[in-house]
Amino acid sequence: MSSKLKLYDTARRETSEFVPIVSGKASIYVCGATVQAAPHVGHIRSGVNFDILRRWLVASGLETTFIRNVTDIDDKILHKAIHEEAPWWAVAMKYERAFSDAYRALNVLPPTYEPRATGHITQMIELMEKLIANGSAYAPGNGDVYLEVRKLKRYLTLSNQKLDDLQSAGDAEDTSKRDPRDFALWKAAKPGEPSWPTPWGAGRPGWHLECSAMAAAYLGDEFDIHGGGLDLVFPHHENEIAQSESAGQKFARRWMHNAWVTTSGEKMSKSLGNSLLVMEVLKRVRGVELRWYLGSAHYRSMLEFSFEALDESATAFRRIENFLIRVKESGAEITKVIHPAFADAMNDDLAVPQALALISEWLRAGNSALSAGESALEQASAIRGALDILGCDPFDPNYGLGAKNLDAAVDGLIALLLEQREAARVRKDFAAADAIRDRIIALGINIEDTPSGPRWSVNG
RNA sequence: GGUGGAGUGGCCGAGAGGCGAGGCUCGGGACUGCAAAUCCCGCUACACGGGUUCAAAUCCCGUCUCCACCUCCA
Repeated sequence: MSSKLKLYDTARRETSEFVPIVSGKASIYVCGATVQAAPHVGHIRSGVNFDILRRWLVASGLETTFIRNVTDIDDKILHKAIHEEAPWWAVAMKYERAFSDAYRALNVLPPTYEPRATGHITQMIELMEKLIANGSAYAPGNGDVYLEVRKLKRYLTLSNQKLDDLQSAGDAEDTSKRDPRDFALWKAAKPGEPSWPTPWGAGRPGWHLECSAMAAAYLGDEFDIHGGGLDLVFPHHENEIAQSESAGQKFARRWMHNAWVTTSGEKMSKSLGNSLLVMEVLKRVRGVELRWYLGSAHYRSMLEFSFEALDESATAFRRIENFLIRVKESGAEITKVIHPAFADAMNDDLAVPQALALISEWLRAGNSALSAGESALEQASAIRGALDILGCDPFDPNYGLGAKNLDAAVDGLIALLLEQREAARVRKDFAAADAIRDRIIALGINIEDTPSGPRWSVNG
C-alpha cells in the first residue's frame, strides 16, 4: 500500500491512522438489526458501508474478525408479536431472515459471527453481577436493574453532552430509579412477557446490555472498531461505554458511524411506508445496482434517496459493467488489481467518491483502448479490483446466479436472430434488419454493432 | 435549551488556502446505412455580509436557512 489507512473516530472527531491493537489483525463490532420489521434502504446502507470497511481491511492484509449482532428481543418485537398474533420468537426470526436475505442480495458478506441477544443471557447476568458488586449498578428490588449514571467517572463522551443538559426522559414517572437518567440494564418481566431468571428476578435484557456482553464475549476487553448508525451515538453507544467501562473493560478504541439515507432532506422513518423496503427497491434495480448506489456516497454523508438518482446510478454502473464484459468477451482474463491511487482514496477514511472518479477515468481510457483495438486489460483489472472492494464485482458469483442456465439458450436464440439481421443488412434490406432489431429491443435486449459483429446484453 | 452536521453549477456529489474531482442531463462533433455503444468538445459553481492573505469554496467574525440527536432508531 502506498499510504497508511486513516479512519475517522466519532469520539475524537477527527481522522487518525488506524493502528490495530494486535498487529496484523482487526476486530470490529457493528450494531446490527433489531429484527422487528423488514429492512429498508437505510438499514442496508449501514450494512454496505461497514462491509466496504471490512473488505478494505481484509484487502489491506488484516485478519479481520467482524461481529454484527442481532437484537432479537425488545419492546417493539413484543408489540409486533401481539399485532401479528404470533410468538415473539417467530416474529424475530421472520425479520432476521428478511435482513439476511437483504444482506445476501446486496452481497454483504456474512459476519465472522452473528450473535443473538437471547443467546447471551448468561454473559449479561455475569456483567450485571460485576456492575452491582462494584457499586455501578443497583437492583431496586422490583426485578429491574439500573446503571447509576451519576456514579460514572465519565459519561456522554461520544456525543459530547452534559448530563444536566439532557432533556428529562419521558418515563420520569418510573420511581424505582435513583436518577431519572439511570438506564435499564435489565427489565422485570410483565405478565405474559418472555423472561429469563436472574438473581434479581425474572426479566429480559435492556437494549444496551447485550452489546457490551457480546462484544466482550467475542472480541475481549478491548477491540479496534465499534460501528453503527449515527443515531446510535446516544443513547445506545454512550450506555455501552458506561456499562463496559464500569465493568473494567477498555472497550472500543475507535467509533465509526454511518450517516442516514434521507428522503426530502429528512431522515427516513418507518412511517414512510413500504416503498423503500429493500425487497421493494430490488424490484426496480438489481442488488448490485442498489449496492452501487448506497455505497457511492461517503459513509459519513447523508444520502438523499430518490428513484431518479437510483436509476441514474444504475445506468452508470451498467456502463462500467458493460466495459468489463466487453473486455472479458475479448478473451482476456481480468484479474483484480488494487491500483495505488485507489488505495490512497480508500486509505483516506474510505473516500469512495474519489475512488469513483478514478474508476471513471479508467473507464474512459479503457473504452478508448477498446475502440482503438488495443488491450484494455490494465484498466479493466484496476476497475475490477476496485469494484471487488466495493462489493460490486459483476463477476462475483454472489450476483446474477440463477439465470445462468438460461444464458446459453438465450444466447443461441438471439444469435439466430442477429444472423438473420446481418443477412438483411448485407443485402441492404434495412427495413427488414431494423424490424428484427426492434423486436429484439422490445424484449428488453440491447443490441450494439461493433467492429467484430453485433453483441447483445440484457437491458437492466 | 444542549450537542452535532449541512448549504457547491440544470441535477447528483467530492474537495478544506493557490493548477475548475467525477458522474448525470443538455448542446455540438466523430463513428454508423440508421440506431445503440463508445470517444472528443462545450455548459466555469461553492447560502449571505464583512475580514485575514499576494491568493479564500477552503481560515476568522457575524447572519440566514435546513437537518439530526437529547433514552424506539441503521
